[in-house]
Amino acid sequence: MTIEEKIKNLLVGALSKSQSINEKEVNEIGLELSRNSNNEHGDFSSNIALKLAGRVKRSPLKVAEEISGSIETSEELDRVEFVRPGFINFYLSAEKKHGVLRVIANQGRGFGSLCVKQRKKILLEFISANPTGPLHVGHGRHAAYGDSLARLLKKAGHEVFTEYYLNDAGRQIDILCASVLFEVLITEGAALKKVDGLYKGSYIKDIAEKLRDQGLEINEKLSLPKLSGTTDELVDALILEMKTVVGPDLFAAISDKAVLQMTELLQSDLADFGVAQDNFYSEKSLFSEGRIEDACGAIKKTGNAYEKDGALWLESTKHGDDKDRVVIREDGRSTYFASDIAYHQHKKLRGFDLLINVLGSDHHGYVSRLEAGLASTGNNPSDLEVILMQFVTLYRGKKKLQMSTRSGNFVPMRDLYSEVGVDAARFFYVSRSHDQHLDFDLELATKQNNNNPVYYIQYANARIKSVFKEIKKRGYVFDEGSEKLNLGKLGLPIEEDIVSFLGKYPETILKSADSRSVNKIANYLKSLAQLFHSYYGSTKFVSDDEETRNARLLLLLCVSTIIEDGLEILGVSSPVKM
RNA sequence: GCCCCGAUAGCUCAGCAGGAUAGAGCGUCGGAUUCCUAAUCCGAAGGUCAGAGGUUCGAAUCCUCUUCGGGGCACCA
Repeated sequence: MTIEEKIKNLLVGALSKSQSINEKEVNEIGLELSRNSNNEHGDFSSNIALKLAGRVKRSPLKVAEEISGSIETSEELDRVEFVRPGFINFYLSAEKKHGVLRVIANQGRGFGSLCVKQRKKILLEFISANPTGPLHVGHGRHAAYGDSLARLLKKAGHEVFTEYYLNDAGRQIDILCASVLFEVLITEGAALKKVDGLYKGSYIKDIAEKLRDQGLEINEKLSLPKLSGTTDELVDALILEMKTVVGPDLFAAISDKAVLQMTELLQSDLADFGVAQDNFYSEKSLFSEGRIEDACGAIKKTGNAYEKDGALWLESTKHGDDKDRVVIREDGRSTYFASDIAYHQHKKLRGFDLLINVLGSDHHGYVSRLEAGLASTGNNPSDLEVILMQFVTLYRGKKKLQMSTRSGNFVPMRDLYSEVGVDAARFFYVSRSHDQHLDFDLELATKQNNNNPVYYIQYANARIKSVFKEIKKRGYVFDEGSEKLNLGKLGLPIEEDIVSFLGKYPETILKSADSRSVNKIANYLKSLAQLFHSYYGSTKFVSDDEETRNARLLLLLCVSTIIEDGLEILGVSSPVKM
């Protein structure tokens, strides 16, 4: 039984003794017990008297007095108080309160793990950016958040599998291939006018160069026809022309190579950022493995599809969408939506309980469609949870930088973390709530180097490591496992604060995981570091008195354990020396 | 028009399954190093929690409306 449960039981016992309060009312209100972070109001407090006052038509303070008077004494509790306006505060005994330190020392990094009530098998999909350019700073936020969320959910006790959906089929890939081919032709001396709408950027040149190194040559004289129309029409005409000139087979082969190289680029950008998804799921494989047909079959079978104007439509309005959507076009080609239906159907087929998709906030209109797709293949749409990530606006000083993959005018995430460092970048990305816009000022992030909260937290841990080094140097022996440690020596207010704050770690993990709010971990660590630095400034740890020294060392050890564990969730390192 | 986010100190933001005196960093001002790492600490100043209603013993937190800002509404991906 946890101490919370124990106190709740004591409360229930006290309530049952009262004549004026009946059980039914208590059940209606619900019995809450909150843990206090400052010891001003005790370790736990209950608002039950405040809630009951109206119902029993007596003043909250009187009710609190009656209840607290009937609470049985217990060895875990030092005392119980009732206080204006009607709170009942519980003060734990010193031994009970400090006991959490022994628990942390015993469990180590396992402290706070597996706290979730219902363990789920989760497929977490994030980033899934088109392989048509390097990942930019917006994707960086998805990467940092998604990866940390995976770690957090695992810590909380879920089974998590992470995935990147690779759009390696379709028009965007044709454009990628055309862009590369265009570059090859230019290099071979073809006099071609610039075409808007093609991908630019050095990575296109890199791929072109690599293809030439591999022996690609285009000997056919290519004179592109005079093209007119919108940018899109122009690009489509160009793609068609290229397919004709080099032949569809070679075009496809070049496409595959371009995609392969782009994928390697994405993976290395991510790997160096400490992110490695368990799987890259190929959209193309949906076609080769017949999953598109399967999905179409499924939506027909469930009676959610119909034909109109030669196209196959999903009746997604039946499941909350604004309008019905095309799955198979008039010309027989499937839409992107068709791929998504098939992909999500396959996610469920692979046996996952919960599908979490981290999407950009601009995709919010797509959510109801995805749910409709899931429902139409005979799955439960509530198995899908979409997390919408708000945008990153990038600044260099006061100057706002536009981001567009097509124009090539974007800042790659690699540039960002090369500039400010992986630790700082990852921490900065996840320290804001995902549903909040993030202004990322490159100048500030670089300049902030020394003021960045991540260093503040790392420094706290490095200081602790240093204390232990000093202990060793002076020849003291500290045995963390010793049950003989006298924790009663921890009596300073700051020590009490730290101990109770450490005790909140498991519930922080749980709350943070349940609400998918990785930023809560960042905030917790900041507060913990703050408490520690304050402690450090006011207290000497390497004390001559052995009992005091060892008690404090145990406290430091616990702080270090939690900091290291929390930082790892965020994908941030814990240097022992700074 | 419809939909999704947001508005808290000069700036950047925490706090939001309602709770006791609304917090931090930066910036400003003033202090701390014979002592375990000064990437640190201690103190001061700084607030109509966008506005208006509502629910409640109690609202920054929940509900409604208003204002202002960001984003989205394809047989594109």
